[in-house]
Amino acid sequence: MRRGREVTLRDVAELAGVSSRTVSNVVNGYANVTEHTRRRVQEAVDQLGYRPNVLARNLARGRSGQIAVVVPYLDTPYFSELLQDIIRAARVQGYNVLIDQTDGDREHERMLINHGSSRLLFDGVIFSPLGLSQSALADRDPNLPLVVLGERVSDGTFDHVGIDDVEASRHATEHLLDLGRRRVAAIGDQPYETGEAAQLRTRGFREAHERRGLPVHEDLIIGRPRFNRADGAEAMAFLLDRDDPPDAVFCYSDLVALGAIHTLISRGMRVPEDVAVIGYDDIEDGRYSNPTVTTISPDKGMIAATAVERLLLRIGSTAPPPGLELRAPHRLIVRESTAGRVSG
Amino acid sequence: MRRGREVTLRDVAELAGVSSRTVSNVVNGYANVTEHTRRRVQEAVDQLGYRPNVLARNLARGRSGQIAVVVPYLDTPYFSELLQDIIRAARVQGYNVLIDQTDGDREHERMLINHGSSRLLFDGVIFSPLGLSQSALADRDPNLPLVVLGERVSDGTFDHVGIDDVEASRHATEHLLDLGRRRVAAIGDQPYETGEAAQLRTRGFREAHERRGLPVHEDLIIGRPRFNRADGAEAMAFLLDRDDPPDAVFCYSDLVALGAIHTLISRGMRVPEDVAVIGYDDIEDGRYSNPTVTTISPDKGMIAATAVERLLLRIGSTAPPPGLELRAPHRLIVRESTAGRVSG
DNA sequence: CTATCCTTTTGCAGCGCTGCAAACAGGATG
DNA sequence: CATCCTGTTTGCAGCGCTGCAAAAGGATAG
Repeated sequence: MRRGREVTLRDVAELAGVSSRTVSNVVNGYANVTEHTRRRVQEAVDQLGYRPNVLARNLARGRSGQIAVVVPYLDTPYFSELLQDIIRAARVQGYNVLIDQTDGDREHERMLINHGSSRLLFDGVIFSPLGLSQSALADRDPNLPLVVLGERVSDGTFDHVGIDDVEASRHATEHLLDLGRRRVAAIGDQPYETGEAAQLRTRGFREAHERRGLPVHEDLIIGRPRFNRADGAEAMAFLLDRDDPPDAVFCYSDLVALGAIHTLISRGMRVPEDVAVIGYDDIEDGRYSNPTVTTISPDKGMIAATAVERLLLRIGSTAPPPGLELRAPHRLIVRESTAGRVSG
Repeated sequence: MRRGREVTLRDVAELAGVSSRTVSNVVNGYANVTEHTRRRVQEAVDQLGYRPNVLARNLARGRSGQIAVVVPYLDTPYFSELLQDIIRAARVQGYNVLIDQTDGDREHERMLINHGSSRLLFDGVIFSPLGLSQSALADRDPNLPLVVLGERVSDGTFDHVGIDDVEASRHATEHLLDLGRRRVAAIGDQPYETGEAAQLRTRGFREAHERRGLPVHEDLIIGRPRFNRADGAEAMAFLLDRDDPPDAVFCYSDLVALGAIHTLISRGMRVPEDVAVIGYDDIEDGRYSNPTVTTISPDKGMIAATAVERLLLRIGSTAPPPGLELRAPHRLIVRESTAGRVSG
């Protein structure tokens, strides 16, 4: 243990000739300190190179100054892009971010929304669940401030931040229909228990058909347990092996879209000429892939900022505020996978 | 502040009829506790639902139980994939991971390897620097355990974990030469001050030519400040605008390769027929792109495990161990971007 | 039956900070 | 000149845990 007798508040106080409490006040920027005292203390701080011991501070304050962000998979681009924004937003507020990945494990998810195995490691959680079931949410520690992203609409005890999945999916599907495609598939549907968001997207998919007065091809709605490349590639292969393959696909994530495109290309089909593909999330990969991927782009910066803001509000208040349903904006970004190559 | 009078060690002690110190011993699994006592205490723990307060524990122990992992950009797939493995490895050892991104900012990097602005937030740092200069490393806090990944070979005061960049790059280049390519470009060279790893890769590039008795085309070595898609795309465009473009490209990262491929395809060229492309890092994107990307695959799991292991060793020892240079294995993975499509 | 040794348990101090409330100015007011 | 007030500074207790060293048992030996 490298404990070289670090500089403490008391040391500074002694040098500056004031009480340690006053030094604390200066360091924390509290009001009601005369300019004269402040300067004296500041000099002593600089001279000794004092740096507060966060552990002690947090213990005394009764909070850890950290929030946990829980995602299923860290290497999923959507999550890492979002994470980046969350870390920035938290840092501005003086909060550190602890990252946890659940690998989609239900039990792990459940443990984390109950403060993990120890107290005070983090003051609140931003949770992007994969298979978070209703029951897990039900018996969670109600005192742990929680903000949920993406899946699972709020039950009133926590905030939920996301885009309007139904509307976004309707836009995506309408885009395909408006290109003249009539056999549009959907890849990514899930049962309610694990995928509320997926269900909302399927609903948007249906609404688009309704609005255009066109029939939904029920057999082209493909369920998928995860939203990754492998799932997209497999589902696409499954669709192509049918008698009557689709001429367009609405994928519930960009990764699924990239996987689907991979299958299409390797089977010698052209995207978008033979099959148009649209994704969801607007991850960077889709901007450089061949072809580039048309997608629904959620405002990630807004989602991150809103999530952090709401979480800190919860952490700071005695009586928990009501659970809100918060919507970030989204845009449809048209790229080659539906519009074709613009120039040679 | 939601301080609902949490269960403490003392509460458990009272219920179990022992001293709080004994409860602590049981909770921490120390030896020398009779089975009888252990059971009694455990029952009390379960009954009250006691969970240790990590903050208090860490303060008393004088360490935070957290390590910081510092990367330039979190949304770079290579880093997020590596991070995933680091988090797993750390968790096994009871350590939490605090993540920080520097956005490549030198000042930020310097601050972090000096413990940030406060003490005891983390016990050690795993650092994947981008532009970490020699001087920043020189005046760092020598008491903060440090393990560096990728860039910048150890100066003896910290450990460095990585693959053998020279050898790996030689393999990559030899692969291209052995395919019969004779105008091989390299994208990603950097000056020493910011890119020691880049220089090693360039050296490997040269060595490959030497070994095959072929001349290096110096004008085909393209410097790039970063290793992302945009840089790869631009550099490729620059190369194609030349009178005598290359017939193969060794890219210093998979992202660069994906960017380069993007430019090639959008200009109507065929990969690998017209230009073969090889990357570096083996990120997931390259396994599903069109074409899939031949690459150097570093053993990320091994790198992560080694880094965590060495760091914890440093944290745990009074006298800092000597700074080691540690090598993880790597493999050449041949895919479509050099070998062409295998089947229709 | 006492001395010795080892194992198990205990008590206390203290990690370094902040919350709280009291103490202490130094004016303004009557 | 006493009283009240506002703004500033201080002292103390304590956050919940662990390190340390001493105390208490229990077993074994003399």
